[in-house]
Amino acid sequence: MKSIHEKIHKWYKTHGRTDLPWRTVTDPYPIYLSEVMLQQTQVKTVLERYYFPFLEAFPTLKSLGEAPLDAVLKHWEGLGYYNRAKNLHKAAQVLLQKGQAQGIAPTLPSDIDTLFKLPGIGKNTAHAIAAFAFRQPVPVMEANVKRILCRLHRLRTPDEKRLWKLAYGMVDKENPFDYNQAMMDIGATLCIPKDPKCDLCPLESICKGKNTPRTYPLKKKRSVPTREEHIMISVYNDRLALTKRSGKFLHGLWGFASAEVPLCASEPIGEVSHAYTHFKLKCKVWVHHELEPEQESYFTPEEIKDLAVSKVDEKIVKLYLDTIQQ
DNA sequence: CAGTCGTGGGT
DNA sequence: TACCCAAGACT
Repeated sequence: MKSIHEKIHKWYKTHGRTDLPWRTVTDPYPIYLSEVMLQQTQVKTVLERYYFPFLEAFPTLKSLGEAPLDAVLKHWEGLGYYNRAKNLHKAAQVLLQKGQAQGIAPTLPSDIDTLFKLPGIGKNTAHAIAAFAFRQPVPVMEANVKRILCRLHRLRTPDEKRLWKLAYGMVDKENPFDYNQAMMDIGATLCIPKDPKCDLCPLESICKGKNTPRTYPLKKKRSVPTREEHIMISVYNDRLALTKRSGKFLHGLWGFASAEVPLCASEPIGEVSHAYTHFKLKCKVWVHHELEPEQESYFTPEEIKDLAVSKVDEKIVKLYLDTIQQ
């Protein structure tokens, strides 16, 4: 009987996504970049819209560390979870400084514990970089592998410690690169949440959950409340007032601040809705024309295109432009 | 440790 | 439509 590692390997060579650009390079930096971009983000989005433009703008760890955060955020615009960009930039700065102290170009550490200490690199990303960039015999344990392990062992409520233990016990130490990539591909294309294709799965022979795969793992239900806000667009001389957001939410991006409803206001120009992970947002949008500049910075619509702006604020700008067109 | 942090794909 | 969920990290 063929070993499970052989089956996985054979499946990967035939059906794996072996041509993904971050799988055909050896430079740790683009591999690291891909791991961060892919956090909670589908391969398709990263591949078609973000990976190549970002690398073109910041081709090396050094160029990333030397770039202004605004430029990095602009290339992250629309990808979401902007703390990733902030932490990626911060990590590059830390490594750049470390390199300068030794008089060398910045490089990623290969040690998992050292990687783990860098901002934005958690346990899984540290393992992924170790396995993919440095070919270390360690498992990755992200959403795809997690779902596979839950089904293999019929676990309804995934316990992180147990899952890591199972992952370590299963990793192919002879070929950790192909093994880990294969596990993620199996999870992404076969062992999917709904209607998994068990008959095509190289793990079928060892899967305890194959009869009722959809019951592993148990899905959590979350309430999604709706928040209602009022947005006042301050306009002066055909320019819009935007401020740079601070705090954790959409940090570093430019946008419109939530405002109190002015008592003397006319009718709102419209409404904008946006769905976040934990709440839905409904914004009534108002316009206030100022006789003199009262905000810090105003931008023409053309200038706004050069700012990093979130999706809601993009919608608000569009609503404003559509309104003045008529 | 449960809540927070974006957006778009797929159904 | 409305919902689930995606190469998670941080607090």
